Amino acid sequence: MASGSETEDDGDDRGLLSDRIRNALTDEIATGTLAAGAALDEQQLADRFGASRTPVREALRQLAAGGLVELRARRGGVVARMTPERIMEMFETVAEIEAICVRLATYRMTPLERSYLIELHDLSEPIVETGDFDAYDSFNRQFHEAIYHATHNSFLAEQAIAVRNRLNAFRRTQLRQGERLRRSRDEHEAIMQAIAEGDGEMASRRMRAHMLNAATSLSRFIETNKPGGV
Amino acid sequence: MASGSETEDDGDDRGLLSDRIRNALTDEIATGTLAAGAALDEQQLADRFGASRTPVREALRQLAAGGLVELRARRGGVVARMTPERIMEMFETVAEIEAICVRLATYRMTPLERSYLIELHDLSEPIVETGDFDAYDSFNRQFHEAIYHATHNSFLAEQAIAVRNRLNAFRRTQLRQGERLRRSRDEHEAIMQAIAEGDGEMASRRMRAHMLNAATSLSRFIETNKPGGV
DNA sequence: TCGATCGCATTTGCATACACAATCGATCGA
DNA sequence: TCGATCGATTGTGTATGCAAATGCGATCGA
Repeated sequence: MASGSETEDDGDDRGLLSDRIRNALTDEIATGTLAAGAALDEQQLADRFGASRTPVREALRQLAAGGLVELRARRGGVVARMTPERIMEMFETVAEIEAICVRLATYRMTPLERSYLIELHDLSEPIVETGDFDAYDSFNRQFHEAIYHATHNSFLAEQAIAVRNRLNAFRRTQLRQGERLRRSRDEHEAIMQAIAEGDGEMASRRMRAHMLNAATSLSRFIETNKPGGV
Repeated sequence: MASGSETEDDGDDRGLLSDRIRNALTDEIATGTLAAGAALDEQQLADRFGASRTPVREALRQLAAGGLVELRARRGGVVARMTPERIMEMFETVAEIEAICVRLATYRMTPLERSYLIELHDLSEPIVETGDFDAYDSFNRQFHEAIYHATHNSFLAEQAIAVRNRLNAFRRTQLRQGERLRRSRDEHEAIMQAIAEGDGEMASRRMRAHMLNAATSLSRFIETNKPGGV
């Protein structure tokens, strides 16, 4: 569902140059290639992408509007620097929004959507077995987006995806512990059960706990690897 | 609080031209001067603001990132056209987010914040008496933003304000019925009571109902004034 | 030796110029 | 008369150039 059409995909050579640069920068920030706090020189980026400053500027403006970079007037831009406190705030926000989504989804999803979600969830079992982090990450994204979709509120779904993506950009230093994978799936299992019973409130509470568990794990990780300054 | 400092305000002549244009366009969209679906010609806007196309383009990109305008590649931009369904989706989303905020705020607000909110609420009584819609609108904004702030989650507060602003841009054709003003304050009263009792869940439910009531009123208004095409 | 001020280099912000894509109208064909 | 194709026009997308502002370094003064 995410990538299908060839005429208007996000990557290759077609489409607007500024959009390509924006996507590239988004990826680089998300993957950590561009570290938080890194200075973003327009001319330098323009050279790297073989373009002029104009599309680079437009890309930076869009990223700034999305919150990924901070743009101080006449002083250039830097990759948005996140404090642990702010990251936790973002996690809490995502948790609450996800809780909303799963509650609404529970009450509104069609049998077809329910079936798709169950199938998706079942497919995650072998992934956990093999311990493939990237595969699980991909599944996890699908799982949650399926829930967004099932709210039958496309605006809410867009908001959820936007916030989640924004958080994702700082989740690279993520916990890669096999234990968390299993626990994540168990929590999904509990959520699925609440959905099956039609108990939106319980699904909501469990989803919130699920997200906050992930946040707590990350919190410990941050505390452990806390650097001196920067 | 909105307009005070002279050195870095949002309006006059200082600051970036692109930002001023962005703010101006935001206002014009919010007030309806620029109707939904209106074409946004870059050169034309540049002439109107006495600038070149460059800052206009940057402003448009930022607005597009915020969802206020739709930008189709090489086909120019139009003010985001909202269907009644989408507006209702936005209302529901705002209602849910506000419900989150008031629940968290109930559990986390400081005595000072509680006192401020009570004072704010008390001040709304004479406004309702006089029936000053603009004054009530201003108060209402303060009231809700005070709640956002009291969540002690600045990211969530930013999200709430952003979504609310985005919806505000299409609330100009708003219900101007004195009845709704009184009912709105009564609903605030009920929310305040739940907050006073420390019952975040009840405050949350009442806030959701409060927002959905406003949405329902608007829905009736839309149905009544539904135009043919456009 | 430490601080402040002046000047320079770098970089952003804006304007202008050019190329290409999309739309609209006209002409040709059926 | 209706449809399709081709061309002109409009407008976006990108590149380049210029001016102003910021930050830094050096020099001068205390």
